[in-house]
Amino acid sequence: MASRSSSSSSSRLLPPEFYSRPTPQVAHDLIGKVLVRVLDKKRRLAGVIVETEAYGHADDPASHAHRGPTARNRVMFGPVGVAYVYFTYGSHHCVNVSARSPDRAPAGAVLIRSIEPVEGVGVMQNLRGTGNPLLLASGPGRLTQAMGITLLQNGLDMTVPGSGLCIEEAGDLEGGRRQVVSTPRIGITKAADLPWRFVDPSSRFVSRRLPAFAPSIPEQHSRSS
DNA sequence: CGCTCGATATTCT
DNA sequence: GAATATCGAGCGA
Repeated sequence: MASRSSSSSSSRLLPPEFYSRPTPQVAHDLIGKVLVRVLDKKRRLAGVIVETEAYGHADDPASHAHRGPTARNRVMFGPVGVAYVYFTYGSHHCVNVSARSPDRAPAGAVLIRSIEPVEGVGVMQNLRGTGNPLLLASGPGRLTQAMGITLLQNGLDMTVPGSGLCIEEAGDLEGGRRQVVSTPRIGITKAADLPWRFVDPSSRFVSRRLPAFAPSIPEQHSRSS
């Protein structure tokens, strides 16, 4: 088959230019894109990104890069489109992709918090030890476990084919454009007012529901205060 | 349902 | 020693 038709994945690969923009804008635009993990020759896992967060540099006290480069965060200061994986709370991995305007910001990355599983759901269920689709990859720790992402993937270039971890433009299977709303970031205490978390408010696969986009719960019988 | 707590790497005080 | 970009088990209302 010479025609490059349906499943030519590398043609949909997001290029470095996509990540060479202000980090919050990249985080916003990643909603609706497809995170792809290739475990080996045959097992391809994929899901639609429905929740992200932007992390900056010296101007963002919640960011790992706030106090300058360290052994852990050095990817945030390097080329864009590279996987930044870290281990936290003694139990969980989280995956980011480095993103920033290279000539304007010294560091930056987008934390990928939740996906809607699309391909390889059975493998994800095995890796997670649950069959509940809402608990498969909704939340940064769950997502990395579902996709088999560990510190071994730290530093991978996500803009080239064959690295085993990349992000693609959505195809017909993943549906059309997504709504995007912004909210404060989750699990931080500093800079908690910055609206640098981005979600598809119509997705059931976000890691947490917030008042910012909660469905109308009118005070029918609970008129307090 | 909501709250507390353990896991324990990495960084900072 | 304390805090953290988390998750899930345990416990009580």
